[in-house]
Amino acid sequence: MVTFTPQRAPRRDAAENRESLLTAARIVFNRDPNASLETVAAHAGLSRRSVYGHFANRDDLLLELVTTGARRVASALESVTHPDPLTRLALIASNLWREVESVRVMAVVAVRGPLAHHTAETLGAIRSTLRAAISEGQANGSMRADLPAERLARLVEDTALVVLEDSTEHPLSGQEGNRLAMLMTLAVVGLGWHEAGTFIDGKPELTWPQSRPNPEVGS
Amino acid sequence: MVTFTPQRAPRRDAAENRESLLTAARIVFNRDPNASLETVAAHAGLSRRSVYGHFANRDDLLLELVTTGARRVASALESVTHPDPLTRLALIASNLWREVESVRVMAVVAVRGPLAHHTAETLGAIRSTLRAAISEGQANGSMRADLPAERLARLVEDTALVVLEDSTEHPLSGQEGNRLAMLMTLAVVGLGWHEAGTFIDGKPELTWPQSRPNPEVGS
DNA sequence: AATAACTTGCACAATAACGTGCAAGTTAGC
DNA sequence: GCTAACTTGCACGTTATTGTGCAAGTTATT
Repeated sequence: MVTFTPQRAPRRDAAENRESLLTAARIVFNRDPNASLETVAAHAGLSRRSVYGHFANRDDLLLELVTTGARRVASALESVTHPDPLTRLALIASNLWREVESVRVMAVVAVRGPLAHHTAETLGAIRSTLRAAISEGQANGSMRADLPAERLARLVEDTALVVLEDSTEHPLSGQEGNRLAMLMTLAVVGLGWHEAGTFIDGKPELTWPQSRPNPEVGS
Repeated sequence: MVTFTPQRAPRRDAAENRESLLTAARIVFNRDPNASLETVAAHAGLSRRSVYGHFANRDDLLLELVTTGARRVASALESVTHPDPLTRLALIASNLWREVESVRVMAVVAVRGPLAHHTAETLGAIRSTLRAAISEGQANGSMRADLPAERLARLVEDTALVVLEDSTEHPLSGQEGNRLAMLMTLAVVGLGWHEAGTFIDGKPELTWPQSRPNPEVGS
């Protein structure tokens, strides 16, 4: 923690090291939420001691990880506002796919003590969006009606995580992953695989790359 | 650990306490695989010290938990031998449902060090059965062909776990859980929800209660 | 080149969990 | 009711991890 208002500009490499630590933490804690700071530091090519030069303590590091992740996910989802609930659901899945890392970290860490509250808030927001889309889909007959919306929403949520998890151990290209995320979501929600495939292919919004209102070159 | 060949018959309450510990461990470790023996013992109404009267050490307890679980699951699955791969898959899901606890414990603990090897064996057996059924299903056109069998098998596997997990926090009756397990499996494998529903309802083997060749009274 | 910013290694205290020995208690079985 | 089987509490040593202080080094910036 560099407090006391530096008399000179902070060094650039320090910021890089901070990023290295966050990246390392993301990777390491994803495998084992109880991993030691020693492990994280080593993975970042730094000493355990220097972790405390950037973060007050373990929880502080975790908190930053989850907070920035939450922000990413939140901003990725607030753009989803399609009128058709089925398309909306697919878009949610698709957008989540791009934030895999953030989502995974939050999911893994969500159980732990002090962070649980903090995480629940962001996760809660996603959950509401999802619940709404599902209820609407059940109402208009585009989604399965043999399960209560509550349970279906949870199943969709967990299934999405399954896809994300699986993709880290058995990598997929961006496009493949994006499609798989949508396919699985639609499957859980009641569509047969042919149906789901043609549904996606029929909607330009669900095509890759999508959700880029301003396709700037070089970005 | 009662070694040294007792000169008198071992006491019955000791065996009960041993069971209590195993039950407690199953519940506690399911929530948190890193929970302390103190926690487990307390949950069993015993002292931490007495754990060591029944198990050599923490890993020994874990091992017993996983081993008996594995045996249960294995024996539950070796009876599944239906010719139609889709039905076979549904039967696997159905049978697993009855062994939720065992499956969950294995899944949760599977990651840990010394047990990983041991668990992998049993889990591997299930995995083969599953893989075979899926390849066969893809070949005869009853299952989705837009994903490689490998990945589909993993997705089916993980989705089954999702159902089991969800059912512990939001309970289901035996019949409901059984049906949901099958429905989700069929969904992942490519069936639409109507299709899956009528498929199950059309097969007497998939009806509840099923897989009880000798429905003895009182068992 | 000067110097503040940063990293490192080491020592240290604190905590939590494991596993064990032992003495003193309870309790089931004979 | 005797006695062995079992449980318990406590003390102890061990290990892993966290968080801190400080002195000595390195390095980016000016």
